[in-house]
Amino acid sequence: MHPSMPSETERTLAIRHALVAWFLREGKDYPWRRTTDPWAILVSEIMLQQTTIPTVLGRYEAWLRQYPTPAHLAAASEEEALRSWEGLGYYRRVRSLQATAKAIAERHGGIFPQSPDDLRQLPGIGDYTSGAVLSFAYNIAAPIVDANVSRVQARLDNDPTPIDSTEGRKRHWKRAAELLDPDNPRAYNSAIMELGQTYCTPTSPDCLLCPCREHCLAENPASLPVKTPRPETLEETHHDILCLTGRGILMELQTNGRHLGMYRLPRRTADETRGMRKLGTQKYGVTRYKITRLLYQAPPDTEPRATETFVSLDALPSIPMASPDRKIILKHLPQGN
DNA sequence: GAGCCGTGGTG
DNA sequence: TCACCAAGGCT
Repeated sequence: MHPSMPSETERTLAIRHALVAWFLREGKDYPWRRTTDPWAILVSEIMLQQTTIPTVLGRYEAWLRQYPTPAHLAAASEEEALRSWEGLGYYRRVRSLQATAKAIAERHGGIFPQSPDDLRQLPGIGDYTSGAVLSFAYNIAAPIVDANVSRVQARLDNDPTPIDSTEGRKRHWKRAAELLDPDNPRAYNSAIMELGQTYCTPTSPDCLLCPCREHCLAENPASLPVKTPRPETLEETHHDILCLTGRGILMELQTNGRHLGMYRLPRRTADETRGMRKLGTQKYGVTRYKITRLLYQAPPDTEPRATETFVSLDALPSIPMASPDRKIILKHLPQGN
């Protein structure tokens, strides 16, 4: 081998060292980095799934005060748990988290699992979250791959394999395991993710300041990672009613699938809202849907349908519903109750 | 294995 | 304004 050309092993060690040294010097201070309590770590990881750090920072500590141990969440009603998650989205996360809390309380005797197999058995904990809990809580040498890790690795190695393909996932988990610092998995995993949030960002990487710039093979960093295109967004229009009476506000309690146990404004066909006064328009996005909601004032003598019920204004703050519903209701309630 | 799930910030 | 993106997991 040419003496000036580092071997692949040397390069791997150099990247590892550069990341850890940088992180120990400049790593940010987050609440979940001040604890090794596996429950506190798990909660942060579930909240951070597909959710930005600022959003989680605004909710994490208060939520943890409400549910400081798995037993606390296990003892809560599902309605209360859903309500506590409102605004964070992906509500299946909190259902799974509560199921996990119950499993820990009941099957593990309240002792937090410490093996990959036990963790992966728990609902809502996949390969990423399992590795995160093992490394951040216990400092166990478990690799993690998230959007940051795959982006950073794709650039470091100038790897054009689509990161969301089967082949790409396989490569990135293998690479993450190679790069992981066995002597300090906690710092290493934190480091590579933080690099992805600070310098090695999706659209405009700041390569001049990057601690790995000497080791990076990316020819055109901003063009990586390659990923398969997103599905096309679809537009929908909903016709919902606001029916406010002395008995409260009419709400539909959803009885199916993902939204089971959550409330929403009653929905009608365009035809059924004909003649009602239009109160306003709301636009919001839900995953791949772009929704336009037209809100109508329904007469007080509106007959509740099977899954519809009047909710008193006193009870309104404690029932779970999606953010857009909460917002538009508050906007149209007398003096924003 | 592709499609699905919520929301808020950002360029 | 709007498309894109985020510490993924489940079916």
